[in-house]
Amino acid sequence: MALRRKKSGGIGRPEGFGYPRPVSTPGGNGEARTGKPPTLRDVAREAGVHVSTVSRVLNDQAAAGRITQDTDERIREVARRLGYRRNSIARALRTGRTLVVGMVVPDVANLYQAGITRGAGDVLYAHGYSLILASTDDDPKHAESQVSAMLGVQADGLLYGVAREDDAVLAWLVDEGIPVVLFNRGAESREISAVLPDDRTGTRLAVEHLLSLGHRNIVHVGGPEDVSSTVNRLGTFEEVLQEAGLRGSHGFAHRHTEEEGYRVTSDLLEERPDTTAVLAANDRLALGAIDAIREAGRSCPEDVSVVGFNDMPYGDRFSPPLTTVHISQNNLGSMAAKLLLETIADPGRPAETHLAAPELVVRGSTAPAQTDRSSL
Amino acid sequence: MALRRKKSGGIGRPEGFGYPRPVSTPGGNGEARTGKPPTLRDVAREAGVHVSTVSRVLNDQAAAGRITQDTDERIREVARRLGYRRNSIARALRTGRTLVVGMVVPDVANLYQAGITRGAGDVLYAHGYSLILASTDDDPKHAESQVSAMLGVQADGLLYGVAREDDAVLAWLVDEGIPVVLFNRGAESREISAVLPDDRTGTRLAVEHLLSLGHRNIVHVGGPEDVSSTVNRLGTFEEVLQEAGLRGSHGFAHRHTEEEGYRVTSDLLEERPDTTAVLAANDRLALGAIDAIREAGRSCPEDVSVVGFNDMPYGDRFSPPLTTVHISQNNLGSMAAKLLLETIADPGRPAETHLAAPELVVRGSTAPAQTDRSSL
DNA sequence: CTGTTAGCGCATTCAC
DNA sequence: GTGAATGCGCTAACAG
Repeated sequence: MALRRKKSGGIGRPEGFGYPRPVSTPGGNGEARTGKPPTLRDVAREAGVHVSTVSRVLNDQAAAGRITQDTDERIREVARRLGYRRNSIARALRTGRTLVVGMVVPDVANLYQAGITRGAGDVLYAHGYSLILASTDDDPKHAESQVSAMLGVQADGLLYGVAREDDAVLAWLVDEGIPVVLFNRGAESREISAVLPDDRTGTRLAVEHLLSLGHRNIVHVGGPEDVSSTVNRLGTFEEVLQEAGLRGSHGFAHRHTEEEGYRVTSDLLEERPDTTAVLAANDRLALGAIDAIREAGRSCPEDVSVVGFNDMPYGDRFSPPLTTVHISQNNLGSMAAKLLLETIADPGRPAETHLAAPELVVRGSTAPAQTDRSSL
Repeated sequence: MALRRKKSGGIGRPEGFGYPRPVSTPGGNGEARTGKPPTLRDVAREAGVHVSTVSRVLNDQAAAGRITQDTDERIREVARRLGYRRNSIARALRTGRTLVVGMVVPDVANLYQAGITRGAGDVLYAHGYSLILASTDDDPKHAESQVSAMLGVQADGLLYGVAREDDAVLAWLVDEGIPVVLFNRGAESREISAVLPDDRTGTRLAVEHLLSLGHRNIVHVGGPEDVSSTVNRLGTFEEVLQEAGLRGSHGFAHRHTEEEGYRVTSDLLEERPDTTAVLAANDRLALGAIDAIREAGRSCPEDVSVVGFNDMPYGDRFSPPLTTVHISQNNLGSMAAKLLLETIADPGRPAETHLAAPELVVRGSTAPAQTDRSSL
C-alpha cells in the first residue's frame, strides 16, 4: 500500500471485522445531554405534553390551526434546547417511506456520470431525499447485489443507469413494483420512464459534421452491443451515411473505456486503411481512438478526424481538444431525479421518456479530409 | 431546459410535490406475491414456526448449533420461495445500527473526489454498508444541512472531506459522538482520525523538481486559507525555497477551481513578471494557472513551468500534459472507509492519521528554466 | 386542540 | 431448540 501510518494506534484487526460490538456509551461521560439522542418522548416529558402532540408540532401540522400557538412554541423551544432530531428510521418504519433514493451507475469515478450524479443529487436533496450511490463496473452481477442492497435499505425509488437490452435486474425491479427511472440508457422493451440523450439527433449532427468536412471513409466505434445508446448511435450512423450514398464499418467495444476504444479503432484502421474519420460512441472511446491513430503512425486531426459523444469535462483541454456531442449531464441528472420523485408520488402515472438535446461542439480533433492519399 | 419531452404523459405538477400520497397498491394486481413484501411473520407462518426462530436462522445464529438442521433448511427454503428480504429499516430501529455511512465531499462531480468516493464505496459495500453521498460545494452552510440530513437517516458514521480549520459542523459532529473520519483535509486542532495526502513530502518533491530544473523565481497558488492542505503546502513551499536561499510569492484561491487558479496566477504574474514557475496547490488550480500564463502572452512550459497536485484523471492528456504530484485516490478512499469501519466497531479507539504517499509525476508542463530574460 | 391506542418489522431476553 | 413477550421511535387513526 502506498500509505504510511503516522500516529499508529494499533494496526487494527487484520481484515474484515465481524459484527461490530454494541456501541457502548463511551465512559461515564454522563453530565447533561450526552448519553443518547433525545426522542419525542423526552421532548414531550420536558414540555409537559403528549408525544403525539410533539409529533404533530414538529411535523408542521400546527399549520392547520390544530395546535395552540403557545403549545407550539413551547414544544419547539424544548426540542431545540434538547437538540432533538427526528429519527428517520423510526419514521420510515412507521410511514413506509424512507426518503432515500438509490442511484446505480457503472462507475462513480466516471466523469460523465459524476455530472449526472451531481444534478440528481441536488434535486433529491432539495426535496428532502438522500441519495445512496453504487457502482457496478457495468457488470450485471454487481448490479444485482447493489440493487438488492438498495432494496434492503428500503429505498423509495431507484435511478438506474446501467440498463441493458435484456436486463434481468431491471425486470426484477419492475416486478417488485418499485419506482424506477432509467437514465443514460433505455430499455425499449419496457414501459419505464427514462431520461436519455437524444442519440439519433446527436449522431446525425456528428456524422453530418464529418461529411461536411469532406470525409467519405468513416468508421464507427460503438459501445457494448446490448446498450440502447450503442444501438441508436450505430443505427443513425449507418442511416446518415446511407443517405449520402456511403457505407461505413464499425466495431463494438465491450466497455466504455479508452482501452477498448483503442482496441476497436486499431482493428478498424487495419481493416480499412483508407479511413479518414472515426465517430466514437462516447468520449472515452474517442480518446482511445486517438491513441490508436497515433500508434498507427498517423495523426489526429491531420490524417484522421475523431468525434466523441457526451462532452465529458475537460474535453476542451485534451490534445487535441475533442470535437464531440454535448449532453448536459447536470440537466439529465436533475430531470431523472424529478421524474423519479413524481413517480414515487404517483406510482400509477404513465411512463415518460425525456430526451436531452444534443449539441455539436466542434474543437480540434476534426479537420477537413485530406486529399485522398491513394490517388497521389 | 435543453430537454424535450417524447411521449408526454402530463407535465407533472409544476414544482415541488408536497407530501406524496400513500403508495397505493397499483390496481387489484393481486394474485400471488404482489401486494406487499413478505415479512418475517409471513415466512414464519408459512414455515410453521415462530417469528423469532426465523429471525435466528436468517441471522445465521444457527451456526451456534442452536437450530435444527431441518428447521433451518425449511425456513431458508420458504424465505427464498417467498422472496423474503430483510427490512433493514426495522432492523436498524431495533439494533440502533443502520449500516449506512455518509460521505461529504465538496463536489461529487470533481474528478479527484470521485476516485476517492469509488475507493470508499467499494470497501463499504464489501462490508455490507451503504453509502450516502452529499456535495456541499465546499460551502460550510451546505455542509451543515447535509450533515444534518445524514444524522437524520441515522448514519453509523461519516466520511468528512470538507474540513476547515475552524469547522463548526465538525465540532458538532464530534460533540454528538458520531464516528467520523476525515479525508483529504485534516483538522489539526482535533483528535479525529484522518486519511490525508502527505502534503509536505509531496510539496517538497514538487519544489525540488522545479529547483532542479533551474527555476529560481517560483510562485505558489494556494487553496482556501483555512484548509489544512493549503497551510501545509504553502508552509513546505516556503521552507524548501528558504533552504535554497530563495523566497517565493504566493496567493490564495477562494476555491479549488480553474477560474480561481487563473485569477490568482494572473495577479501573481503581474506582481512578479520574472516568474518562471508556478506551483499550484492542486491540479485544477494548475489548469487555471496555465490559462493565465497563456493569457499573459507566455507559454507553458517554455516560458513558465507549472506543477499541480493530486494527479487528477486525464492529466496526462492535457495540453500540455500536467506535471503533478500523484496521490492514489482509490487508496485514500478505501483507507478512510476502513478506518471509519474500525471506528464504528470500536468508538473508543484512539484517533489515527494516515498519510497517503505522494509521487512526483513529471510530464509536459515543466521544463528547464529559460535563461534569465531580463539579463539579455 | 390534545391525549390514547396501536402497531410498522425486527432482534432479543426470558421461559420452557 | 423453540415460542412468547417486549420495545426500538415514531405516526396515524380515533377519542374526547
